[in-house]
Amino acid sequence: MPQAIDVVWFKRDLRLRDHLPLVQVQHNPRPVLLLYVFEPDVIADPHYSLRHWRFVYQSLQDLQLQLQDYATEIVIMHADIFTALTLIQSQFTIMHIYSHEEIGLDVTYRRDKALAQWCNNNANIDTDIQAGPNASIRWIEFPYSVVRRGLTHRKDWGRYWHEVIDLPCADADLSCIPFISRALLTELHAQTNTAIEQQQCLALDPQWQEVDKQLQLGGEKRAWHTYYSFLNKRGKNYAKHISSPSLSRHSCSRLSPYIAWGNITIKQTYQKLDSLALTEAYLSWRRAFTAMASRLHWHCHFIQKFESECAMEYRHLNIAYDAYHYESDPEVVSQRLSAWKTGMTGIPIVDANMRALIATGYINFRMRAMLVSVLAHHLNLDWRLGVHHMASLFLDFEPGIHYPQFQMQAGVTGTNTIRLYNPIKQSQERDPQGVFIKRWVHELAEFPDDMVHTPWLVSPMEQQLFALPSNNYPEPIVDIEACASAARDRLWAFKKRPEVKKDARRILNRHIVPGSR
DNA sequence: AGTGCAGTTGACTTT
DNA sequence: TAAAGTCAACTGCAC
Repeated sequence: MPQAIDVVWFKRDLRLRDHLPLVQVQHNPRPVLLLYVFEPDVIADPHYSLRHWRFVYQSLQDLQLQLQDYATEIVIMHADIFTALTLIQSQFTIMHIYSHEEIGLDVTYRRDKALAQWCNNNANIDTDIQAGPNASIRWIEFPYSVVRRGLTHRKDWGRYWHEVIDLPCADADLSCIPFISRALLTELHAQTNTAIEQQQCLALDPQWQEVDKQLQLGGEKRAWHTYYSFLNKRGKNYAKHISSPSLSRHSCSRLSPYIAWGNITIKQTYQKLDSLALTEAYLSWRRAFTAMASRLHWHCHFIQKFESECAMEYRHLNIAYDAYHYESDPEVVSQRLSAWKTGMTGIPIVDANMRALIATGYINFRMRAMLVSVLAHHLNLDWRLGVHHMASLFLDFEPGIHYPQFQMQAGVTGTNTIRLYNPIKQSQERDPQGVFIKRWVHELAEFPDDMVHTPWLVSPMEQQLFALPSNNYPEPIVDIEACASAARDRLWAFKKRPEVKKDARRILNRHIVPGSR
């Protein structure tokens, strides 16, 4: 008779501390199998790219290393979840599956619904006295951070946040978990060999050896290392450098990919900040700490918004914007979109940021907002044409932050003010010496500092005088000022429509925390 | 020393 | 986590 086991299913919670499912299986009556599944449907989703799965792979390596101390390891499969569970069922009898709720994309939401159904249909014939002869697999999910499933309003949400964030972290004593031993997993491994091989390919692909050098590496250990380097040194000028495209790379926490993939939690980072805030050593860090804490707070606010309104993956949060008129000439759309995606718009700060994002998976918040602003406003393209591109580039892609932010910056919520960034002004203010532009737009590397913001204004005389190299850097694909002006008129006029205001009232009632604005 | 004036700063409004 | 415009108060300076 197959041995009865329970499964802890890892998804975007790739850590061993502050992990509710792991606390659940302390002193578990049955052996515990740890599982991660690379799911083809999720991998194929246009929001994701190889860099994400590389990060996951690295995170899993970190967990395997830690689990050596407990003589077990995570079972890693490359299959849809049903195939994976069926394979496990061929050797064991699964009684419970424990996991975190995933505030995710449609692709994982559909998977979750199908899995719930599957669990109900897969009655365990083999007896477990307590569960009874017809027990189905029970799938038990634990809440993600401070986010609440099925919330329809935000009354008391602010208080709830503070209550939950101050609760002790869910740190299991791993030595109290009856992990399945490696020996028992051998047979299972034999059957999943092909999966492992596919894993290896992912890991060893030579193109990624090169790319990895510019991307942050995944793993719980890396997460804490990154946080400590922020707290020990890098974060001193957090508030001051946060908007600079170059300095933010050093002075910001850089925890975002670790938080997104669950190597570290908001609660862990917030509590650490809290415990240090009043200590002698950090007296001069008050501004940095306040700014950081406020961002950790906003994190859950946005994810909660997405949880309560997940249709925003496909449509405007404010339904009235379905009638908004974007550029519709297919030639123009395709030309503009391709220039934006590849960092060839001819606007240096825009191209520098897109190229940096492609190469490193990271740019700071303000520059992300600016890229969306240029896409949606100056280029007048439907935000949905760019939303997958940026998701696939952000190493820290988090659905619950990406969509609310993207729509807000695209100005289609009707509740926020219209943020129409002037890329030239941003360039001059945030990258005054052109350090960032020269780093990423090599065509302008030899230009005098003050000319890199608007290279098209350099006259032939100056070009000759300064012996500037002739190069292939494009002229701006649009007239920036004229497009901004047109966008301003278009956006403000549309926002005044009664149907926009009507849906804006609905959105405010549903998503705004009383007293937060 | 007080006045006129160009230029700056900051609060506030509009888009 | 916007930008531009408006306006009043202020500043520095020449006369």
